Amino acid sequence: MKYDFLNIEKKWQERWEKAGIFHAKDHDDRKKFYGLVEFPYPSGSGMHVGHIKAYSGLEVVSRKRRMEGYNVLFPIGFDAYGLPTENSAIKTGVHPRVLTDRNIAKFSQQLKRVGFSFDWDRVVDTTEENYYRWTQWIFLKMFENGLVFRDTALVNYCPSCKVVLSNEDSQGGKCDICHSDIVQKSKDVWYLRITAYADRLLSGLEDLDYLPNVKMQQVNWIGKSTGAFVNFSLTGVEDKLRIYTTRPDTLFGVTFMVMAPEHPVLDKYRDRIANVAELDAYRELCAKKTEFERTQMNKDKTGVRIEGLAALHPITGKEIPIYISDYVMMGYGTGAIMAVPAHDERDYAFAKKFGVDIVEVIKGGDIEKEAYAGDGEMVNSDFLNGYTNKKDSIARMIEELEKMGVGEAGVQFKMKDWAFNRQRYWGEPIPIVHCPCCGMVAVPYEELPLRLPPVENFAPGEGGESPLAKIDSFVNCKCPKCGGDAKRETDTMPQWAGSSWYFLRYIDPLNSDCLADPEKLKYWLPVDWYNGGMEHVTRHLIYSRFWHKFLYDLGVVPTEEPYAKRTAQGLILGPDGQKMSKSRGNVVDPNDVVDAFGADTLRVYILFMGEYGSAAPWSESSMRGCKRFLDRVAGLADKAKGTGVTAALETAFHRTVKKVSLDIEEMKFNTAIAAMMTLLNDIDAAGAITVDELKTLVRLLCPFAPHIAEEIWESVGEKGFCSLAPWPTYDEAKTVSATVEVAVQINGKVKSVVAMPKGADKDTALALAKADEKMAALLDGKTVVKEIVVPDKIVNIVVR
RNA sequence: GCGGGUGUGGCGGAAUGGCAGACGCGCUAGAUUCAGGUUCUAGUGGGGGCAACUUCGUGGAGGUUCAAGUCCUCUCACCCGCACCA
Repeated sequence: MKYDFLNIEKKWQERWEKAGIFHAKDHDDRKKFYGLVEFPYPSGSGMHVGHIKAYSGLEVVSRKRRMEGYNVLFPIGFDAYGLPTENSAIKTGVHPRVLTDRNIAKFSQQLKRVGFSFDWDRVVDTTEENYYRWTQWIFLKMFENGLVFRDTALVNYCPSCKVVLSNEDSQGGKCDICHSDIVQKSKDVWYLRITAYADRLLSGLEDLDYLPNVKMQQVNWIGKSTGAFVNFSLTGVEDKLRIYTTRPDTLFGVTFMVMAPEHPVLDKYRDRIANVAELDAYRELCAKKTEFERTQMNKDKTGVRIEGLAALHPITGKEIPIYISDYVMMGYGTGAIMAVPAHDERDYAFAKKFGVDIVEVIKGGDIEKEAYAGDGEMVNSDFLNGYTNKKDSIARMIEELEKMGVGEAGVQFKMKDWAFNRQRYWGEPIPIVHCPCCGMVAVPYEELPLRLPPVENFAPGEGGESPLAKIDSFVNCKCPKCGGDAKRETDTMPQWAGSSWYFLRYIDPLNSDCLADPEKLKYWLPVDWYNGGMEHVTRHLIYSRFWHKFLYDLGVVPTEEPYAKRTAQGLILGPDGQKMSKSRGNVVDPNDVVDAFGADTLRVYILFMGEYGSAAPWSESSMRGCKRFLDRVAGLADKAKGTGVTAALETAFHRTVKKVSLDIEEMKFNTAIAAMMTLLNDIDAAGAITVDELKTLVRLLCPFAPHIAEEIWESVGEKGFCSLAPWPTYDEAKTVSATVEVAVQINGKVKSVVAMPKGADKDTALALAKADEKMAALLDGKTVVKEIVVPDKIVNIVVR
């Protein structure tokens, strides 16, 4: 067969579409499989081959599932709200709606040319009214349930994008969108109370089949710690100084306290403090630093002692000095700590610098030299003396604190509430009205969607306010509650909003009564397998788990967790080994590859490059090898003759069917393809192949290279689609040939290879090994010390 | 600093403790072709040998084992995540 890939691919893509064979059925007796890939952000520059890799993994799995008889839902959509499109609109003057439609059209065309088996009837676009209406609906439900709040706080602000960013979006002190330095700014912002779900987001991970490092990153991000809150009395005032510690059992080692510079106690008792001016100067200095500068490690400890205000030890009653220092953060715990310099590195450094006492309470280290954070016997600790187990001493101390009424056990999370707004145009409007009498009032559900108004100028205001703020007809409205004059919220939701629930909408994309039909949700959920990038693990993945749990609590979705299994693909690097990017000019456009080599070659190559989860550089010459492989397979169509089994190939076929079947499940696509290449080499060596055998090979190949598979399938007289043909089966017993080549060693070094019948027992194997000409000569005159036989694998004779 | 991961030919990468380097690229030689970024055949880890063969070899050093890329101890390098988290 001539491998005219351009025509073949066009032909089959049209036939698939016409026959609608990739549409999922909503009510069906077959077992269901819901495979999900992270939907793309439709940028102006189109897709690059990295997108193709991200979808190719589950494309193969989904295609295999269909052939195995599953009812498969494998959808695609577009996460289209966001800054890049808006920035491009500002630059070009073209409306983001127009740009988005244009970009979606381009992305769709690219995806279709690759022949992905997506269900194109279920495409969702997060910027469509019918979609964002339900994003707003979920927001209002959260508002109703107390999970939305507004707060004036120091926030991460990107001066370049002019938006407030969540912690997740400003990791490392850089803006995730433009990589500028983040500054801290006091602003009124919307928050989603994700911390209310912190414990469940953590415990829910246990039973999920997520990649270990995905789980680990989420655990780390949630950052649960257990310990205790302790209230220290202050000299001469009513208020207590509340602190959080993970080691309450070191309470007798406390020699000073530290508060964050922003701690409110300072403002409250200004008149009692002798050195207010000095403290103010220090606080001002800290305020100027970015969060990033403040959290630089190995930095010299700085701080100022508060004169005129001290803490009292809750057990001994001893007076303890208080300092302010920027090594304590207002945002974690209570913003104040008890310092135990003997057993905490940071406290130790501070104590050394400021000449504070260091009292050892755990034996085992040398506190003259450094802080000791290890385990050991408790000393200088009253009722804790003699304890050697950390767990016991902590429990005892908490018991005492609770008895005395000065503290209690508690947990803390590193995770913070989710800053949930952008002062930008291209996002879902937040459906809230500010009324002078009623305060914040929800837009009534029946008024959803709250549409984005038409705007002339998309640029954010100089003060960082949303472009919507300039539109009087949008801003001015009546309060839904009292009917009085009110003003609409003008912030929009962050990009992560729409993507937090899109997998639910695929299940019922056109529903106008609810976000998705409960019966359909019951049938399709949970997502059986979700694949995406590692960069979304501490954002999208955790956000969407939060939303899903909330919807579960509302009774909207039937499962507590959205995704049963989560894997991740590795990057495709440019030919230069660098990350693909427009600025480096090393981006590979899938359309160019499809034109020159065909979609099947592109698909096979992307999965053959290396381990699916690892990064690998693009190599056009390597890809040519995959094209050669498909050329050779195409050539078999003319060679195949007769039916039944070719004796020389039987084992090879069974072995390959097994290998490919198992490898796909483990995403070991590279070795699955290698196994098919090996089989092809075996077929060439055998010099013959039957039509039956060719059909087996073609079905194995179909998930990877479906167009050529269909073409060959048709050429051997099959009437239906290869894409729907049954997946080949294998017989375990026939995966090993009747005669096996067994390596024969002397003292662990291979000296010969001997053919033996499969499953030969120890005596037979030894006899055969010793009968071998080479072995006989080598063994002559030697004393045999030990003989080891692993059936079908190895014979090792130890001699002296 | 803490946590996780990775080190194998010229390159991408294979190897349930059992013949290291599957498969592919590249390279070498030969054939086919007017030509070729074509196709086919053979070879291809290093050293030694005409050869059968021999020896060394999975970042480094030890160890366990009949047998180690794989298990254990130490160590080096690189990558990723979190990072003054109390």
